[in-house]
Amino acid sequence: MSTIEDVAKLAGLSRTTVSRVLNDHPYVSDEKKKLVQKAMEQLGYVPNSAARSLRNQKTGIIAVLIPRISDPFFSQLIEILEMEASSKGYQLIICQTQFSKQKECRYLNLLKTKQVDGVIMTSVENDWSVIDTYLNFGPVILCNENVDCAQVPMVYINQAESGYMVAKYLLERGHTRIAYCSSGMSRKGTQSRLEGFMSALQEADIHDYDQYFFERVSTVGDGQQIFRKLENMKAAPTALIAGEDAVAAGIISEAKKLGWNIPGDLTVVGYDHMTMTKLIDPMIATVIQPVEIMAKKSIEVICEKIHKKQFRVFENHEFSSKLVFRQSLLNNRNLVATS
Amino acid sequence: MSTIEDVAKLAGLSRTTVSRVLNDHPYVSDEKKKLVQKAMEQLGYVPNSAARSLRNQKTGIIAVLIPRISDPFFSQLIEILEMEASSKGYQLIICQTQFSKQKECRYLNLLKTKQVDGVIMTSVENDWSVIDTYLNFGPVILCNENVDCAQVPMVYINQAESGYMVAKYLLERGHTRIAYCSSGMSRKGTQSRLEGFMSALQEADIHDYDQYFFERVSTVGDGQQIFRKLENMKAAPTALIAGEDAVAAGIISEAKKLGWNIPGDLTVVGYDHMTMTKLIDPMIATVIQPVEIMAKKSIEVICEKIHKKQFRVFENHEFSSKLVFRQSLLNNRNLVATS
DNA sequence: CTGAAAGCGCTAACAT
DNA sequence: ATGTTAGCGCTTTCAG
Repeated sequence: MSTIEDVAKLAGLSRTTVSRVLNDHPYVSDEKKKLVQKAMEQLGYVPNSAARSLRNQKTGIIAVLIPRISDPFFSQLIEILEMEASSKGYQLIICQTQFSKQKECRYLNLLKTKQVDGVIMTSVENDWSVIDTYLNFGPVILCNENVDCAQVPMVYINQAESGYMVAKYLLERGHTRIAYCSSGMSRKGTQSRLEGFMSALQEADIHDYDQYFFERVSTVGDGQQIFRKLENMKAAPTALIAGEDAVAAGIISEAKKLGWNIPGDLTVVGYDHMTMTKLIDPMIATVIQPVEIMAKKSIEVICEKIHKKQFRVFENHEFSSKLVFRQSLLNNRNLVATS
Repeated sequence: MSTIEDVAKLAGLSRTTVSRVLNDHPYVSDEKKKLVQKAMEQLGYVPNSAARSLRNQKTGIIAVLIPRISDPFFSQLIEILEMEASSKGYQLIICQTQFSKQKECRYLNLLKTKQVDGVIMTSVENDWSVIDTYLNFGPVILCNENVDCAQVPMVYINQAESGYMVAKYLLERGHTRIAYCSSGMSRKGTQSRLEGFMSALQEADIHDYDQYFFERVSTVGDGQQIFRKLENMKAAPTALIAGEDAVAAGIISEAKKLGWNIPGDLTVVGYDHMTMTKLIDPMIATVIQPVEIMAKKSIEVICEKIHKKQFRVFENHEFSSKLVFRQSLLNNRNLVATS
């Protein structure tokens, strides 16, 4: 491994000049510049990033905290995050918290040890008061998450709006018994979505929907189980909103197995626009989350905060989701399909 | 940010002693040790990792090169890789090559700049001669990939065996017209799998299967298109092997749409054991890849190579996959279902 | 058992 | 326009 010193010697110049060439500083004559470049090439010189990090007090690395990467929603998010970061010259360190407070802290420590320049949290396990202490060491932003008291930038989807929208749509089609499956992750978004949903019901003067509300439902298997419960109800719901497409898929597969007609007997809407929604018969109506936009905004914001060294600014970047009409949402009483 | 110097001062000792405590060296009296620890706590001291990296010539970071992280097979792989790495105190930098030679090189450069201690490649875009030059700078291993001439450790699945096994199984059930969809990624595994498949056919004295062979088929949409072709053949195949579950899903969805009975009219086997295989009616028979084992072995091997500073050892770590019987594989002539 | 000092590779004042 | 020098924070000889 050759160092900047070696290059300087070979070029017959000082380390400073080499460094200047390396960093595109002005005030280097073209002549010397050429000399340096030739020497670098000859030696196959590459700057050592640990030395640079130490000297510049920055690493060019961002940590992304995520519950589990194999969750399709998150892996989609990471894909864009990585591409964006890469295009700005940043690397991404992946940190799976697995819903553990402890692991979350261990990863936040990367900020203290200066192994990363900033942190993007896509979930929050600890109380904010705990996380707040890390803000003294570098910028943290929330992506796809939203904590009321947090003094940091937050990039998220307006879930209240989306819950309201879907509910409204179903109500307008005449549904009054609408089941709702929530993933039950302790996230602000999950809660807001439910609130939006409920406020639409209240506007329609529908109360007492407790029996149609299910919590901690997030897998295909969960969906299947829920359907068993629905089926046995005296007044089964005519529509159902699933917090994740996997749940919708589970509901539908079980419903079909038991001879129900989807959407005739039960209208189903999922969330997240995963590939599977197009594979299942009937194709699942789903709510598209603006993942790409959110990811791009997140990288933009974290980079800005790193640059400006602002660690405690409150900022809201809110985006909207969109309902995709598909077979599972249509019934005799309504519409035409799209996409 | 306090440094080791601050701690030393506060404890009334030298930097050396503090460093010794930090690194669990022997020959530090318990008394001084306590002193140091108290000082560290008092200051909220955390060692700076850039300084450590520079001094120790290692970063504790491993780069994982991957085509696209949102591919479910890869996101599953990364999930385990990250957990394993984390348990050994390593961080993972994610690098999406997006099938680009250029990006692959850019990421391999992390090795030269010493930003990472080692690289795990889950795909290889450049000629090996190109990649070989990076071996002077640190260890590289292949995971889920296998390049003949490469002088590095390779952790992979014996695809020849798996292709042979599936073909054999179908042949034994009386199928003679077996279609084969290959993803067409230029990977050794893809090729070996096909070779395994073909050798089984040859043993059964079946030749001239060109018409049943399809390349560059890897998405749901591709699968749907392929089915259209099959349907129009004078002698349509009675069985089909899809290189990825998504393709199998596409085939099946299209087949059902056109009134075919699966597996009655066409037996379908996918690859990778993705969630979707259980959601589709009929459930898709698929080949389970030992992803977890492969991931664990990969981390184990890369850590060993980092430790021993061996950059050019050839090693084979081969694992086997397993066929999961499901509805899409059974027909009148055969068996009982499992899981 | 403890400390002084050198140096990992780089950049940025500060001269010249 | 170029070079000299100090120092980022840490670990490790080497000396005591």
